[in-house]
Amino acid sequence: MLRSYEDLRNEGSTVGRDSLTERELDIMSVLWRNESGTVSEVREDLDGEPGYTTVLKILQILEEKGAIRHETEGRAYRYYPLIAPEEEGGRALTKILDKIFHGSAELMLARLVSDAEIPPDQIERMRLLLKDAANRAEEEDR
Amino acid sequence: MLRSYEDLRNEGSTVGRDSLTERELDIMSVLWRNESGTVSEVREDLDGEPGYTTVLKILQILEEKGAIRHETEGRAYRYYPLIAPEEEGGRALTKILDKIFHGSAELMLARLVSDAEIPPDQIERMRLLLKDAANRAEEEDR
DNA sequence: CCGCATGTACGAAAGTTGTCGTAGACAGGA
DNA sequence: TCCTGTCTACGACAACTTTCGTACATGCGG
Repeated sequence: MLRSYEDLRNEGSTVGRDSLTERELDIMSVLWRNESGTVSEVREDLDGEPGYTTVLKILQILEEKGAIRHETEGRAYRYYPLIAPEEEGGRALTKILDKIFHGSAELMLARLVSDAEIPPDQIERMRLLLKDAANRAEEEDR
Repeated sequence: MLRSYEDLRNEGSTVGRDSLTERELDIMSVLWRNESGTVSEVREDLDGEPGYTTVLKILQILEEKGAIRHETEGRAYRYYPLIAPEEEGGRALTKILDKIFHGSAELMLARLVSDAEIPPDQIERMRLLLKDAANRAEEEDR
């Protein structure tokens, strides 16, 4: 049985448990990349440069959701991420794994490799990563 | 510069290019898993069993978007996916790769391995997959 | 032939998301 | 002091998503 939209959205309510909307993700992305940002800074990094108040509003929503916090800097606010990209990424990845690839991490990786152009050195490190994971599993088996 | 919500949504307009909403994805997931389905069949597989007409409506929307098609079966319609899960998965994965992991497939895989519990045999095949990818890259280099 | 079960079609209502206009605070310069 | 530029707060609006009520078609058993 699949877990519905509502279920996914409402499970628990700790910091960052609310899933992010598309636009919120755009903005988190900027904050993650730059570590922090004021409204203007974030706005400059967004494609299409939406209205100033638009960006502000979404930052306020993100803060209310517990995804970011702010400190006063001069007359403005500087916003900082409270959730790590890996955390949100994990959620997004398991969702895709479940709903689209029906649990096959293998198929998922295959698609990733064929779609994204991953540089060879990165591929190499990914192999090591899997090797470690395999070893660890073996150890536990013993 | 990030690509905005609108950009992601509007690039091109071929079959299946419109991105899927959450609920639409739930339903595609069922169709992918079962190969096809009537309204009732799909409905049974959805958590919370939403109203019959709700499911029908979204199937109609999906059809209009070009993601599925239907054939008449008795008095009812049987719906078939027109886009493959890998296709939609590729889109979703590159989005996450860009916006959350800022292009690091390595970090992304690390998170996947730590979050999803992937069985050892699958890990093994994933290693082979990366090995092949590495070899292919090397060949092309020659 | 009538009524019921089982379908689809259509449209409206409720909720969510993304956008911005406008108001008000406040610092700094003329 | 008063204006201007920069900031946050708030509320409203439009578009989109999700849900379902109602209407209508049709096959089937009595």
